Amino acid sequence: MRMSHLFGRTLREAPGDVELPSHRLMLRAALIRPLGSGIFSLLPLGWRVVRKVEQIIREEMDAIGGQELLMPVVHPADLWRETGRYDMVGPEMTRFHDRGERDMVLAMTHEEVVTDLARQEINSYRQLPQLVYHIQTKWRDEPRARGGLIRVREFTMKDSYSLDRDAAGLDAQYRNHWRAYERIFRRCGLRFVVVGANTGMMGGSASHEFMALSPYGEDIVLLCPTGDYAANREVATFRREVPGTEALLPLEEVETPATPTIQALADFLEIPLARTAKAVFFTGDSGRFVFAVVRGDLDVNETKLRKASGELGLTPATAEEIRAVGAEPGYGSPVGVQGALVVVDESVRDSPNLVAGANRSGYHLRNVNLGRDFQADVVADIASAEAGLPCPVCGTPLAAERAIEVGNIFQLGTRYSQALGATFLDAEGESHPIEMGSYGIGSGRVTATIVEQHHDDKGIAWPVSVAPYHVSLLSLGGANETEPGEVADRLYGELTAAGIEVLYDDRTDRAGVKFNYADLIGCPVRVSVRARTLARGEAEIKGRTESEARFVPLAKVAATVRGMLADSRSALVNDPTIDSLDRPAQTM
RNA sequence: CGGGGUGUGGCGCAGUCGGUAGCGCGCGGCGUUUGGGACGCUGAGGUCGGAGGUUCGAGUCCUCUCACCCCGACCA
Repeated sequence: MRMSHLFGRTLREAPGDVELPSHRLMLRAALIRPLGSGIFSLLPLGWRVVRKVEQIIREEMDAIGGQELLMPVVHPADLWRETGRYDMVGPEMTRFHDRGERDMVLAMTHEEVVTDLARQEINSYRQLPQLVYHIQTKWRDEPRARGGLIRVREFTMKDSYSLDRDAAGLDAQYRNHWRAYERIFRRCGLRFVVVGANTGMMGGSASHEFMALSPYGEDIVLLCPTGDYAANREVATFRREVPGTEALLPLEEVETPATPTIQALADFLEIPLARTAKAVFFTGDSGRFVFAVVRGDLDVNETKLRKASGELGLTPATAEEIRAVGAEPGYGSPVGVQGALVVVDESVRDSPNLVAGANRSGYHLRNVNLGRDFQADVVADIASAEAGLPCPVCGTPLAAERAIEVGNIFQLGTRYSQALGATFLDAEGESHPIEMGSYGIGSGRVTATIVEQHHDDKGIAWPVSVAPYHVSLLSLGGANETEPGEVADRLYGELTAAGIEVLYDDRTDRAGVKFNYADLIGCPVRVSVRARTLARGEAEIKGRTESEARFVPLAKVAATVRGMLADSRSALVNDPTIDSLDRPAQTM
């Protein structure tokens, strides 16, 4: 590609209001352009990268037996009503109707459609297992798009769906995807970990996320430094101390002026946070008041609380709502509350004689004990795992890292096949629902994440596997020097003929300008042609991440470039710093 | 949905007390230059996000509104 003809201008300066490195660099390097919030066009350079990412995905999906197909982006609402998700999913799903007033939706995902296909196409156990996938547009009207391609509303996702006779078959396909995803992300040059995850609205049992570590990640993962535990903070657990055995002391009210926070209370009474109970109040989507209690040194994890309370959504309660159940903001405790669902963390059950609120401003109760002084509707793990808490497996203090979710895998089980009647007959002639799994990778997010992990202050440094072009070819020299241009033209033809993808900067700019744009766009290899080295019959070759250039005879340029590309390609798949293959699976 | 911020030429920005809209980069032309974002001359390009209002007069003041960015909530 000659840069003089490239569609899309590279920018010296990015728009002032973008924050993420990948967002800024992808705008500057003419990879993407915004159309609206969370809606982007991919310019030719960006589209080349995304297509390469998608090709890697295709190859690895095909390698585990995947068959590519294509499902529609517009679905009849009735199909979503059959699984109950039409009413479950909120405004992130866009609903509309066609000219015949039929309710329609824009696809956020394709479990419904693939299960509908399965019930039509699959009748017999002889047709199973199956694995189908497509790479297609999704629309999710996110409450807040952010960070360029990291979180968008319209995006392209590879989603695959496994269909099996039984749980063992599903398990095998799940493991296959795990391995395939590891290979995909390695080939894309991503550093990542696999963590146990929340199944959320997908339903089903097991779920894992592939998390690329990045300071700009939206998620937080908890990792044990020994490598024996990794989980999304939404579901992460930690080792609990053994329950205390001290005798229960009598309940006693104590005046504690101006202690509306746990810290103020602990300071006032000169006790550790762990000797207090913290009450947190929510109103559930069902309208029920949810009264959560954790020990004072811990925090409530809303995802866990949603699960424990059975509420789909939780909103912090207002002061009026809190008083309506008999509690007092800042001095609340479950002792004596009415009309609330009381959810108690295991830490409170296992810690006797805690200090809790008296539900009266300025007063607390000493020696509050579950069972004697108040009852729990649910006792569960609702505490948030944080850095420093002990690993649930080995007790080593956990570390917390920010990460970007680049892929996820779900064991759906029969949630969709039962709802839609996708069944098959076994060898005995008995009918069973198909065991299903679903597996997703966002190709645009992967691309942006690669930029997050592969850039420096000058620009992007693409891994060779996904670079828009392998080589930046620069012809340097004045208008009165015709030789560099002629030699570069010839090299362009030679390299291209050798199967090397060349982005040829044939413009008339000065050397500095071309160097800077080459660094910004980030092709793995740079080849420069200029009069002075031409006099020796040489061209200059430099890797994007190398500090020193080398000079090679013109006749050996293609071979040298080819060698450099092959080296970086094998380094990608064999990079020992990318370890996840040996990290044991963490189920929830 | 809550909080904060920004909307002025393609990009980055300035515009004071309300008085005929500017700078840098980029873009076109001519010339000189040519290894880390050159220089001179010359030109094109803006109903100042939109609507309404105040005023003799609004980029500037007031009201409403839209869009985008950031934080939070939310999220597969």
